[in-house]
Amino acid sequence: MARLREFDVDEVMEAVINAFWERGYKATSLADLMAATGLQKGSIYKAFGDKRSLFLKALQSYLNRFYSLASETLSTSPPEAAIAAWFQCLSGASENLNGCKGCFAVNSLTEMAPHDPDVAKMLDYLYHRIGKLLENTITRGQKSGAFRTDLSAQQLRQLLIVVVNGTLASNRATFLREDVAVAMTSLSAVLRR
Amino acid sequence: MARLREFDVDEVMEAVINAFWERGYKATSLADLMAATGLQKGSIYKAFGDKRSLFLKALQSYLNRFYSLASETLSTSPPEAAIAAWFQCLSGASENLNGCKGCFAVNSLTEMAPHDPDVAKMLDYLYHRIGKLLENTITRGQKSGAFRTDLSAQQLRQLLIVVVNGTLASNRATFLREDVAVAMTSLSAVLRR
DNA sequence: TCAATTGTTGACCATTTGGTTCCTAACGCG
DNA sequence: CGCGTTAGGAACCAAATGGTCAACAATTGA
Repeated sequence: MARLREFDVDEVMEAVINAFWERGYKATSLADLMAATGLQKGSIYKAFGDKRSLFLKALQSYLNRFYSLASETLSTSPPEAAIAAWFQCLSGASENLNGCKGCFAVNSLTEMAPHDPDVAKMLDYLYHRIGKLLENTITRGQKSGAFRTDLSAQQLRQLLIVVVNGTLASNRATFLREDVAVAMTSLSAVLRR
Repeated sequence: MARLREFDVDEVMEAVINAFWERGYKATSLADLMAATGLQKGSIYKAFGDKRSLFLKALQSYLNRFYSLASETLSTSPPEAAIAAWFQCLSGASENLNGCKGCFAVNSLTEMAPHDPDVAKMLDYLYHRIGKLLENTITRGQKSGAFRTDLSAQQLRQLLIVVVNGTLASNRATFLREDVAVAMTSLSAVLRR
């Protein structure tokens, strides 16, 4: 019973995610957001609230997708292939080769988590859930005899979480691309029994 | 033959490093820098140039120290202990437990490297040199029979570089502290022959 | 003691920042 | 067709930003 939106919320959110993803929160100005979305300040504010709210919504949206991808990939069989496939995704082996965006989650972790409790809480929750997925997959691999058992599933999970962050952080630099690629191929040898 | 500085350059540089380290480049304002150093804008400009120059100098100073620590630690014997000791440093096991500063280098990597060629170049050079130290230590360990040889020293180096970045990035979040600590203890098992 | 030189200070500046407001335009229901 | 309601847009705003400058203070050599 009133005027309707002229833009697609999902498309705009996509553009917002990309903007924050590339430059981070502080370095992305309202002007950048306007350019990225094609919207006017007023429209952005009416639809999403202030810059911070918009950022939190964008991050949440990204985290949901990130988790979905992990959940899908890690639940495949066999577990060795599942983990390899997921790390391949993380390393940006497929299409992500465009820029040096790294991972929106890890970028936000380093930029915001120490000073923004809301961001920290969102990421804490994500890592918690990702950790569960990982540990399940590792346990599967241990039961099947594919993975080493001298380290517990929990220990391996904690190690892999660190490797995940390393992969994602390293992806921000072109000069680390090759290291990341090689590291991914070595992972299977490290996990193998 | 003129008025002399009222402050100690090294002390001020230390304060500047800490300021940028904690909040990053963009989020650290001139006002923050003034508060951290106790200096006035004018003095900062006269002594170090503009904000960007100051940042680059601070980062360079940090990188030098970072390399020195790595060089010292990694050259000790035996190689297993050297690597373990270095990763203990990285994990902030000793005194770094104060805030969530992570590592100034990795923080800068994720914040600036993709958009700042100068920062990228500095970090590229650092990682190159650190990589050499690491590979030397790994080679030593392989020759002594302590480290696995199914992966080459180069491959292990590339894997460890990713782990280094993961450790340092994870250190920015309190909720990953335990994961990092455990991952560090698992590393020796992963490297062992 | 004085002059040359350089550090210190705080006022000053233009620009950019995030954010608001107000007016107009579009929509759908009665 | 109004009319209430909501979207869009541009002007507007206060605050913070990085940066400059001129006046003053301190030091040393002549």
